[in-house]
Amino acid sequence: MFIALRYVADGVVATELDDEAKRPRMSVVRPDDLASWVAEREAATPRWVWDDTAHWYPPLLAEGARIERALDLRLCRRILRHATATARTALATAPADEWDAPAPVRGASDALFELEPVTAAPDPVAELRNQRTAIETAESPGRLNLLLAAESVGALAAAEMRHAGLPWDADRHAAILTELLGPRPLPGARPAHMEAVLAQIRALLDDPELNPDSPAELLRGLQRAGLPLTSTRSWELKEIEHPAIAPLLEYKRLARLLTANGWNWLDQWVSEGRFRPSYVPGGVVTGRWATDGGGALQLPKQVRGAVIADPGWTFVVADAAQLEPRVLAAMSGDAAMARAGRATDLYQGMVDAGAVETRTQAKYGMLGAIYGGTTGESGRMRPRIERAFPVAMRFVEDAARAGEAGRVVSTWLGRSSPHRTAGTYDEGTSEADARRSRTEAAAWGRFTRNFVVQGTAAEWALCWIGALRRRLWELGPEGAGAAERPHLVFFLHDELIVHTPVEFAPLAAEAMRAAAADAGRLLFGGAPVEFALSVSIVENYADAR
DNA sequence: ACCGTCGGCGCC
DNA sequence: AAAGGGCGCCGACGGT
Repeated sequence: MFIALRYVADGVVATELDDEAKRPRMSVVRPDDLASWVAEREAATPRWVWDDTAHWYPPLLAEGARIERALDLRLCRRILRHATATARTALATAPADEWDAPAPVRGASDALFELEPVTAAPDPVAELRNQRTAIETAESPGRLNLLLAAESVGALAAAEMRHAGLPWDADRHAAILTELLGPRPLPGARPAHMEAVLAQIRALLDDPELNPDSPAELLRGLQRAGLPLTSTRSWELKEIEHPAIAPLLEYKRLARLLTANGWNWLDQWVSEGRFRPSYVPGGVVTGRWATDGGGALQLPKQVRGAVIADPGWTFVVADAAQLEPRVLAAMSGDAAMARAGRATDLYQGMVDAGAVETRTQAKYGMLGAIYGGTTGESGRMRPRIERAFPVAMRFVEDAARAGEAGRVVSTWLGRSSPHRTAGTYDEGTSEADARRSRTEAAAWGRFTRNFVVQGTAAEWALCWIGALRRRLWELGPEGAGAAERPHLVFFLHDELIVHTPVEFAPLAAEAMRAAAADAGRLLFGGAPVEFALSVSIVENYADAR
């Protein structure tokens, strides 16, 4: 059963539909009654259908209405519009309409429903039917349906995680800052430890006015001191022997902490003991999530010590070990690679299989194969990786060749890559332009090579989240509200954090592993690939792993 | 004062 | 011959 929600002038129209999206039964619900109405209908676990989870779900959560299944029509539309599998359908070939536009900004998302739209909201029932028609005529409707369900459940989880918040000890964070940077300075001033390091740098470079915050000026200052540099990137600095380099690298480290996760960040993003980032499901072309403020997906290790569980609670932190190589093994059907992954550590498994000598070689070689790297260690390992895992390597090579030729590639479940925008250079004009044209094609090939793996890994992660949130909900305690149950609080591409009452931690850890196995089965059926997790139960995120 | 781009670096 | 994928965010900078 589906229930589609849509705003009208004086309420919400809820349309119940059967599994074929037929036999509509409409009712009008007052916005104030919506949460209790949804909670009551949720007993039948319908699939709620709406235009934008980030708009509909937070107010429901605020009222204590948790739902199990949804379809986010806007997210689904974006996938179906670009998917090769639905390219010839009416949905994909029609001119752009309001469903293709970004979701309108509609007031503070955590506020209760405000009466809506000046213009009528688009009809979700019509869009649902259009989408279903497109999927039915696609080559592999099962996979697309799974993708749309996974994308939508991700949006539910994103809203739930923002609602719950990541426990964050602001005092502990401030203490970390004070220890590394010195006391909080006045606005615009440098913290004491940065000033001290800067004084050293200026003295060692004999440049008393040097402003290291300006890359251009810093580069000139370093060159004036005779250092052979073309940029001020830290990896380039590390290649050079000079007494000013060590303090300069330290300055950059501190400056980064200050600007990205310093006191201003703390003021802006942490309140009442919670960090509430705003996730953007599907925000990355590959299907990974993005964030929209708060930088949750770049949370540096330096400040993870501030992530402390509530009293009587703890964290279960799980990280999918070598997710992308495992996904590649499964989607390419490379049995040798799957065997290497049977060891908990896939890279160690590669060593044990005799493909390479050391774990480091395995890691760099594998990542190079997925990213298209050819230099350094990954380039040196390439022939061995190709010999050991020819099936997997042919798979990513095919994706690269497709991209170079301007073709679209797709993930396992059918999310397709964007079309390559016309090359800047015309290979017919000159030798130099021809070379630049080949460089551009090669760069796009690296993108498509990575797209199929990163995108499929993102699909696995969505399935993992979906399976986990269902399993966690079933853990109980019976009849408890969402705030008393084990629940997801953080997601980082291949890592999840559950905040749980201490007594549920072992069960939550087991649910993590079971959900990872669910995700593998959902995507790849009986493929002999194991998705190993490293799981730790810790009160402080910094202690994970 | 505001806006878009760039250099640099954090995460995966 | 050479070739590392995806992001977000900050301050600086150069333009209007």
